[in-house]
Amino acid sequence: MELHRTFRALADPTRLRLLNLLLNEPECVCDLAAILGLPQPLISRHLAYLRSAGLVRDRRSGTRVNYSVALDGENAQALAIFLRHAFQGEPFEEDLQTCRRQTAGRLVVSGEAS
Amino acid sequence: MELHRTFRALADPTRLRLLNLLLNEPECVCDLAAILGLPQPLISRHLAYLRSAGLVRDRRSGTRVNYSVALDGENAQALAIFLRHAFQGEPFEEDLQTCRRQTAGRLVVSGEAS
DNA sequence: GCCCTATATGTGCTTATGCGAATAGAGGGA
DNA sequence: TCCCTCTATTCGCATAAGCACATATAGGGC
Repeated sequence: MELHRTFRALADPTRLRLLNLLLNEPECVCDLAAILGLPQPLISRHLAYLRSAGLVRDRRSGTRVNYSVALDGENAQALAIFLRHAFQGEPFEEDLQTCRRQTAGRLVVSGEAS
Repeated sequence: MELHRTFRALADPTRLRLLNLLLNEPECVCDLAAILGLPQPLISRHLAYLRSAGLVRDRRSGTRVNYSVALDGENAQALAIFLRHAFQGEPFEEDLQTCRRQTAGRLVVSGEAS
């Protein structure tokens, strides 16, 4: 993958929000769509874009597909460090809050809490 | 500047080549155009793009305008580290070679060598 | 097989981007 | 002032991106 394509994959606010969430923990498409409040096809397309840039991985689990970041090499590690720095402030921290709220909600609904 | 705009500025091969050269040392527009073998208006436009993204600075000196990288803050430092990693291989190293050759040539022409 | 949920893709539209070519503007020397 | 060099901007066009909407595909439970 050429360098400018990596940056192009990062040059979109929605994709950055997705990476921010995935840098926290792997998520499936439907959860990501719910957290960001955006349509599922939009999320799916952006994830495909990130995947084709080699920034995330997908792994099917039943009907769901879990995505996780794929920043392994030496270069990718340097990029991950920059991203963690850059993902401070809004909307990134707010998205993580929403993620935690919705995870908690799902646990309650499915009876895993209380 | 929002994060995705920074990445958008980096999402172009010519702008990356320019940043690679400027990360080595400041250069004026005409030298950059000569090193990359690209039209001057094109270089000027890309530099304006990088400047509006806060990645480079310009400083007029006579009829020339010297550009230099502007990666000062903490985030920017993390980005600079990643870029130095990423600017290995082609065409970046080749551009640095061309830069050195042309600088040497200018010194000879202007009688500063031998 | 049928149905339901989750995910991916096709279509059409609007907007943004990158480029060449021409031109405008700025600065210095005679 | 005139001219020359260096730099920036405008215009027109071709291509790419992002989105909403509709639809196709995949997997699991019955």
